[in-house]
This record gives sequence, structure tokens and C-alpha cells, in this order.
Amino acid sequence: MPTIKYYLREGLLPAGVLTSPNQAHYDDEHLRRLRLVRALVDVGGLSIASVREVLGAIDTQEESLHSKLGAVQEAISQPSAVELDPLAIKDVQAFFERQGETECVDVTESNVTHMLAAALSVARSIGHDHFRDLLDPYLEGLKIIAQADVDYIAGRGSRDDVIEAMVVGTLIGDTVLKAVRRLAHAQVSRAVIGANANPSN
Amino acid sequence: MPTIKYYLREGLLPAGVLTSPNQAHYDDEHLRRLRLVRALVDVGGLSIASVREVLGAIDTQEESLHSKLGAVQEAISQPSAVELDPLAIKDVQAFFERQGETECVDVTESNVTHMLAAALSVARSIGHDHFRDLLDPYLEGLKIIAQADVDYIAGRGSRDDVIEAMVVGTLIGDTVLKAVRRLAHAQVSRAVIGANANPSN
DNA sequence: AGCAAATGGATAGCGGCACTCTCCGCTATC
DNA sequence: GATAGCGGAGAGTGCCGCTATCCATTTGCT
Repeated sequence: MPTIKYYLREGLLPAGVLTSPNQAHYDDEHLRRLRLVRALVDVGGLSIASVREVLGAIDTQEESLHSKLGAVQEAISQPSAVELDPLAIKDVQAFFERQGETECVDVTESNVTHMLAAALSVARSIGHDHFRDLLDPYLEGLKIIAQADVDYIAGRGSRDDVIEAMVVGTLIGDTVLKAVRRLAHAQVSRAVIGANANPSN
Repeated sequence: MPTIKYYLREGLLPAGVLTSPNQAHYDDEHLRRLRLVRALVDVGGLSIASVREVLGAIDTQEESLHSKLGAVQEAISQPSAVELDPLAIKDVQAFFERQGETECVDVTESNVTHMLAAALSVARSIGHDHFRDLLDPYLEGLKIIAQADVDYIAGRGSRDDVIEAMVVGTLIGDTVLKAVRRLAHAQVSRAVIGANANPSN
């Protein structure tokens, strides 16, 4: 319970309505917010500072949904201190061009593209120069997944629900994807063993 | 550079060959190992303890590739302290049954299934009971992705390379997937704005 | 040969982060 | 009128990933 006090102090939860100088009242909205914070921390692995950013993006009232999505994405993708390999940057740019992005992309402009370039840089640094070849098939699979995400979000009612569903769908979705991907790998691995059951595999 | 000393102490890097009492020699294999460790920490976000586990799994010589994959998966998916919702557990079991798994699955048996159940539990806790509906489309997309992963790994030569490619492909792949998924979301979001350009979206 | 600079090895310390503890003044309740 | 509990705020804690210091040895330069 002291954790809640801490979250209040950190501004992650709005202060309750003071019914008297030492008695505050918290309603269902507070509880919902608390659970959202815990979800972001526990499943999303976000730091307290990132959670604050995400909540700020959610609570901003004036922006369009599209720019809110952008703000949320920036908040949940904090950049690593990895130095970028110029070749990896080129890989990302080539990927964008294949996707019909004509203008030159600055990967440092967004945390998301930076993350992508950083991952490919690290892959290169350990000798996996051709990891970039996975980008296209990944996108292929992700089109199906993103469509499901959109359908899921479209099933939400109010505008606030949509924002929250975006955050939840993205972060919890990441974790679910991770887990299901592992299961898929294990399944393939088992299939290979079945087809080729020699002990050296 | 003191970080390397630290890694040596923690057993993440093998000690160099002592050519004299105060002079150790490190070869390319050491450098490669160091970069792998950095990759796991920087991109994979693993703790030092998890890295040690992963390296242990990689270095075990006697096991089959399939069981090594299992060991690595366990090591890179440390469980969260989230309490599992029985309904979420049922969701996972139903998912397995749909996939042809006839026998009853114990989700606490593996960190991967536990992670999946935990994610669905948290989703339920914030009112997203139907998040489980995404499992099937996710798997659909992930089949394409997992196939690409397998093809990528199959392109590796030696057995040791295969093990490492599994680790790298899984962890860096997770990060790349995350980033590309965000890009796909942004693209869809932009498309929706284009089709329905009213300021409330 | 002589000496500064570097190395391996070990121990202790630091900084950040996510809490958690404690204290204070007040007030609702018995 | 005692007491239990709340809100609020500052200090303290524990862990983790380094980082700094120290010492004996030894290598390389002159």
C-alpha cells in the first residue's frame, strides 16, 4: 500500500477528492488507473518515468488520435545508448524505400526507427549482417497482426477507451507476441526433430 | 574497460590464457563473446544473471539442439510476479487445444507459458477480457515470421553458430518485431486518418 | 640495470531506481 | 478524551550494474 502513496507523489495517480483535510476519496477511476500503471510496469517493463509520459500522452485532450499514438509510441520506446552502424541505418532506409517511403528517413528522429537501427547495428556487430533480410518477412507477418490489433481497437467504444486500448494492445501485445513466437519456435523445433531424429540435433 | 573485468569476475567471459602471472591473452573468441553479452544486455534487456544462464545453456555440450532451445527460452523469459487469473489460464489452455495439444497444459511449467498467462491476466485485470481473441491471428502472423526465423538459422554453418543464431534471432528479433509493429501501427493509423480526416480522430 | 606504465586480481564504493519506513499533524470514531 | 487511522513529506533501504582504488608483479623503454 505504501506503493500507492509513492505513485501519488510521483504524479502517476491523480490525488483523491479531499472530503476532509485528512480524508481523501478514491473512486473506480483511480483503481482503474492504478491497474493500468501496474500493467505498464509489470508487463510492459516501463520505468516510472516512462509511465508518467504515457499517462501524460493519454490525458492530453486536444490532440488527434494519430498524434497521440505517436506520443505513446515515443514514450514506450526509450532509446538505448547503442551507437548506430551506418550500414544498419542504410538497411533501415532501404526498408522504408521498399515500403514506398520516397523521402530520406532520419532514423534518429523517432525512438521507434532508432530502436530498429540500434537492433540491426548490434546484429551486425556480432556478425549477423544479413539480419536485415528478415525485415520483409517480418512485415509480412506483422500486417496480419496489425490488422488484428486495429480490429481489436475498433471494437472499443469511447475515445478514451480507444487510447487505452492502443497502449494496452501495444504493450501487452508485445509480451503476448514474444511468448507465442517462442511457442512457434518450439513447435518448429519439435517438427524438425521429428523429421530428422538424430542425436546431434 | 573496468566493465570487462567485472564480466570476467561474474563468469560471463572465460578467463584469458595466462602467458605470465600478470599477462593474460584474449583471442577473437573472447571479443565475440563480449559482444554477444553486450547484445543480450543492450538489446535483449537481460539481467546479468539471465545472461549467465543463457551462456550456460549455449555452452552445454551434450544436449540436443531442441533442448538447448528450450533452455535458452527459459533463461530469456524470466517470470513476473503477477498473480495468474484462472480465466486467463483457461484461455491459454483453450489456445493450446485449438492448436492440437490434447493433454492438459500446466502454464506454470514453463516460463514462456507463464508469461503468456500473466499477460492475459493483466489484460483481464484492466477490463480487456477479450484480448485472448488476438491469440489466433497473432499465431497466424507469427507462422510467417517463425518460418523466416528458421530459414535464417538454417543458413548458419556450424552447430555453435546455430545456437548463437537462435539466441540472437530470438532476442534481437523481438526488438525488431516490436519496432516494425509500431511502424505498421503508425501506417495503419495514417491510412485511417486519410480515409476519415476529421479532427476528433 | 633502472624505472615508469600497465596488467591481473581482489575489495570496496557509487549512482540510480523503485520502493518502503517513519514521523507529524490532524480528525473521525468509540 | 483516548486512540486508531489518514494524508502528506522526507529520509532510508536494497538491489543491480558498474566503477574506483589498491597492491604485487612485470613488461617495455632507455
